[in-house]
Amino acid sequence: MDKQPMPPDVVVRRLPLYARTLSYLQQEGKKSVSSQELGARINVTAAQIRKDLSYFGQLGKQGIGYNVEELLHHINRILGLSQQWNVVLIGVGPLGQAIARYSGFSEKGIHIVGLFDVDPKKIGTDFAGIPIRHVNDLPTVAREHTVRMAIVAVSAEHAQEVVDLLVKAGVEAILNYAPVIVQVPSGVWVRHIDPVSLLHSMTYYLAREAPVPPS
Amino acid sequence: MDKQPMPPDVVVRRLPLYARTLSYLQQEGKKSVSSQELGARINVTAAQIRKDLSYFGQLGKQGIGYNVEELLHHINRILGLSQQWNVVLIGVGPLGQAIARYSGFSEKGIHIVGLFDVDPKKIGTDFAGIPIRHVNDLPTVAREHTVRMAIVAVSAEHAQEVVDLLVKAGVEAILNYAPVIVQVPSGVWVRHIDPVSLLHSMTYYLAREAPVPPS
DNA sequence: ATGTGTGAATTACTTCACAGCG
DNA sequence: CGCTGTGAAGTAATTCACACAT
Repeated sequence: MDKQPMPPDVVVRRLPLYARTLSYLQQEGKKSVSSQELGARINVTAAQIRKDLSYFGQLGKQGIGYNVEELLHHINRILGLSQQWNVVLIGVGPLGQAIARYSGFSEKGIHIVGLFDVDPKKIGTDFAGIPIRHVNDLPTVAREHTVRMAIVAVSAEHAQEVVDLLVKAGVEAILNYAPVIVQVPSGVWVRHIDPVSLLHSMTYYLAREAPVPPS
Repeated sequence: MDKQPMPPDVVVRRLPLYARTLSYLQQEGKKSVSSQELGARINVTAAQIRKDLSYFGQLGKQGIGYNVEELLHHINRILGLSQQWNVVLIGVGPLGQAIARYSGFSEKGIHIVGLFDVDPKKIGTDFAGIPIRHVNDLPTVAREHTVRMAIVAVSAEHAQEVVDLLVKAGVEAILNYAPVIVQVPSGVWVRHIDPVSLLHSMTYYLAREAPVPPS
């Protein structure tokens, strides 16, 4: 059955994980997978996978499982990854540089079209084949390349102002590496990457020899 | 009331965020905060903050709010951040280098005591003042420095084997940057950092002009 | 007044369990 | 049979709403 209700965000957040795992399975030459098998790879129950996928239609075959290639393509289509997404990256410090060089983005529908900074020594040069411009040029570049997403890799102090500029330039989705929760108007999505918090949440358990963790 | 039940993991994962925000408030000279005010900074409801904190005791004062410095120290103590945690970082590529240089870890109880790689050109040299060793030396270093946590910044292909080595060396908590879900025996914690998946989960919404996002 | 702490109510998410298709 | 798709049941997380302390 086609599902009317919007899938909850938890489900949407799991889709990329399914997609990636399917692409690994494909590389391994697997033709089909059961929810069971797929789940085992990523520590998710079979029922959860079936429920999740059922939001988007009847993607599997009873008695057989899911066709790896088909399902992969289907999920990619659902995620909007049949098209390329142009993104800009703000902040070309060590972290920004590592991100700019990382091939994992470009492989999968994400195309970094511009790097931005405020350091005069950097502006005008190229990094990883991408020109570094001044943040003031954001609006122009965003317009020219129809940029709807951005990656923020500036310090905590500058993150909010950078985000404000991005929003003004029409950016609707932001991946923020800075250790602050940034505020955005409704209609704009933000996701945070926060390694320090993740580590700190683990020290909690180490500090008290807590019992068996979940997945 | 002191709470018997273990706080759920969701709550533990929010604590570092509260702590960080409190430390910003402290830098701004704030002496006390209400759950309202704290919540507004990080897009969490006031009720949620009060509930979360109540797992750990009665930390606030009715009619007043929370004392910033006190609460900050209290949360840090809860998280086990009154002590230093020695961690090792595996993988000294561009990402590993960015992580090694990042001061945000060391500022907050996390001390990187060793870098590991397999590239003979790197082994024996220093990076950011930390010696780079061969992964085979992991057990020794882990023992000498009582290392219980690790950061994995190797490729997807090598992540699982590196994790296996870490587990064998006695590491109990792992922050994994590689785009695979790694398997660990029970008793070991893993948290994943996955920027590509986060971006892909946002393209979902951009691709269909979905209505107002949540926080 | 102001703002916490917390049971109760609500909402969200996950798992169960089974009908039904290949 | 094997394995999906899915209502129903069960858990978990969040929010409400109010007694009570300052």
